[in-house]
Amino acid sequence: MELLPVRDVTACCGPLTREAISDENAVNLASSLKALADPARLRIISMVAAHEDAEACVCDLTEPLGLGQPTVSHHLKILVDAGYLTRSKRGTWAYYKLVPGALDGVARLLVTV
Amino acid sequence: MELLPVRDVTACCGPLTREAISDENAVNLASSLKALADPARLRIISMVAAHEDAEACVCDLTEPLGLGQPTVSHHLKILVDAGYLTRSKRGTWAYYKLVPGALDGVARLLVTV
DNA sequence: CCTTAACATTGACGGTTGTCGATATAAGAG
DNA sequence: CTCTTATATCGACAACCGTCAATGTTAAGG
Repeated sequence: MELLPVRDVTACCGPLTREAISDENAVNLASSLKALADPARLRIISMVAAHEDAEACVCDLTEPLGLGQPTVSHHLKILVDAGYLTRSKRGTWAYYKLVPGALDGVARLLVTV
Repeated sequence: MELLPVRDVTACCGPLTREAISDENAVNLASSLKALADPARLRIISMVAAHEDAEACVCDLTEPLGLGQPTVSHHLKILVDAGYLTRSKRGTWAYYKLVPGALDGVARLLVTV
């Protein structure tokens, strides 16, 4: 599944309940929401935000999540592809950070007020 | 999958990135998001909001969605179970309405500001 | 009653998803 | 160069999901 970065999704249109959403935009927004709609990925976002310097490597997440390293890397890739996280490699470690405004963008599409 | 109504999910905790989310809350929030993470269901929400009196019956949705009647009923049930829509039957028709504040509740959990 | 209309439910099918073990890649240490 | 460590990728498998055709349910009209 090819994912549109969140900023592209949110740039397109107004809130879901304020104007009728097009078929294409519905597909894109659904993809962005699907990337969030998993317990492990929500916890990853929360843990990255809570970690010092607001970034974390795979090794910081594996044990508290109770998941294998390949599984954590898999979830991180989905979040990066969707535009919620960035990845920067330093040495053998890969550090993940929140993309500022990404969550707010999708939240703004859901709000009715 | 048994679903917690959105209001119960949003009553539990603060924004995802402001405080670490618990495993249980992550499961519940993921379920609420999963109910939204489908193009047909996003369009249903948008179409119900846009319809006159902000309510619509199954027959209003089937043709514009391009889906069969059982499929539309299936999606509506998921949205009702998740707490986004209410169902009221009048005669042979079933009318669906948005639950006020439901979308805002889940949006508030995603926002970072 | 009987028919018709609107909707819900069931059962089935192909496609997707989350998880893991095994393996590949990349970079620092010695 | 070799070994170790951190991470990514691959292949497989069970579970889940969206869709439809067929059938069940409920209510209005004759």
